Amino acid sequence: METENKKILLVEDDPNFGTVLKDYLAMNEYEVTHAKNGMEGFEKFKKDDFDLCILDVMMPYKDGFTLAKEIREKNEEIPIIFLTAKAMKEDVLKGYKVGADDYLNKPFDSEVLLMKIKAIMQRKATDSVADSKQFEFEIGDFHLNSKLRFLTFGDEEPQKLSPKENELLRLLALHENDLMPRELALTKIWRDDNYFTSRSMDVYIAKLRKYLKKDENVEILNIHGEGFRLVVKNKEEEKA
Amino acid sequence: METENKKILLVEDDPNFGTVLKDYLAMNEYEVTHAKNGMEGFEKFKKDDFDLCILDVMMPYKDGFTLAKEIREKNEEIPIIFLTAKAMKEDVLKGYKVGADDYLNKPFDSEVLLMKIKAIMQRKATDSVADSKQFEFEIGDFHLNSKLRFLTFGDEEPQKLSPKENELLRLLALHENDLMPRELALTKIWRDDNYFTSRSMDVYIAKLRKYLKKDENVEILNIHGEGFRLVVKNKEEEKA
DNA sequence: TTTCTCTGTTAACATTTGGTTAAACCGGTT
DNA sequence: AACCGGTTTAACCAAATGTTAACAGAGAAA
Repeated sequence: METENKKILLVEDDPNFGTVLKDYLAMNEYEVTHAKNGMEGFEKFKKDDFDLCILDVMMPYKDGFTLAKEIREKNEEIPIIFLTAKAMKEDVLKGYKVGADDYLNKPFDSEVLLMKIKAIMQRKATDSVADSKQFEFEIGDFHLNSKLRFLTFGDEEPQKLSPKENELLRLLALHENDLMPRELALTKIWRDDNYFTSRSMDVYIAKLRKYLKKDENVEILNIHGEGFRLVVKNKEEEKA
Repeated sequence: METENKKILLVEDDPNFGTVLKDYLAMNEYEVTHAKNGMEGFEKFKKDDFDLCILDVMMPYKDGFTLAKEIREKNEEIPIIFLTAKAMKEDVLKGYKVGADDYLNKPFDSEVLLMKIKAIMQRKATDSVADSKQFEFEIGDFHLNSKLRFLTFGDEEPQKLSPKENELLRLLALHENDLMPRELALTKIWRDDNYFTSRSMDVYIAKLRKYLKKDENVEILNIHGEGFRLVVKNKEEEKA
């Protein structure tokens, strides 16, 4: 799970070239989404979280530059590489103005593209503060640090959590006192919803219950056929 | 504050081309230092603080790649653009491995170069704001001088660190008590993230642990599948 | 009830990742 | 050529994590 593969949005109208390029990138551990034109490209861009965009310049409906501008409005960080058949200087300049990270003339060597991608990703790896996810939770007397995968009870030694334990507890915490649907955890954590993953999840629920029973006010309830619920009772709301 | 013009180190052996390029850049508000070969380039690099390097690849005495490597040892951040007459794929790849930011084939359009320079400067401007050069750290009873690559424990003789040891410890220190993702170290220090670099990194973690065990309050913990954590326990926060 | 499905738990197992040591490698010197 | 510091690769073991099986128990429905 370390370093989930980087996601690339490839927008290229030539179906042959596009497919070949997609396959090549896929072979190199990138997860590629291929859109056939600018419109489709923008739709897909909005629907997912990409690490890099590769845009053909000349495309029907919406050219690469226009698309790039729209993408930049949504995300001013994401690296963009332009592909173009003609080596027109104006285009290159225009590309850089729109905030291109690099520029390649077709035909180009695929290895070169690969290196460029690597170089760019590396550059971005530095700053990218990443998504402002929520990583810390108070659960009764517990404190969950989801980034370090620690569950701390009072002032005791932190309990280490495995990635799955951690993700699962985090999901439950995000839905504290509410239903956390089975299916949600399965698709988000196990990325698959079937008999076995479901059983596996139950195993993890058991593990979490074991950790959580230190605080009697915290428990994970099952909602038959639906999912689970992380309940936190407040001891006595307040006493005068 | 930032009123001074950006400084560029231009290393190019062709006197005509070099001079023309220098003048052109100068006209565009850059302060250019022109060196005629790799040796001279490195000397000038050491003597001044540049914002960007433009290196010809083919040069007498010391070619652009070798020079780039030396420059990278001194400064892993500074943007480097290579110029080359021949468009050999191997060269391009080599360039990116050495940490090139961009690559231009001669003859090229000077405006394009200008845009590339702008684009790169912009990247760097937004990029490493947080990554402000910090070279000294207190780690428990240790003092790390990352510039001199010394690790000093109390008043003992300083322990010399190799470049990799040093970089790795520095990265850990920058993230003290927090997660330092594997991937970060691999891309920043090893410039590649694969099985072997990863194993290599583990070897270095082992070396660092050996150095650090002089202070029992300092340790490097692993977060399985994520990375490492440099933990510094404070002996007794306070005693009444 | 009976029966079926869903859940809880434990333990065995398989797989992946990390720790450590030693040997190989490499570019630069002696 | 032998050496040297630094780094990488190999090899082996240990620890961490995840999956599956097996079975007991609960819940729902007939």
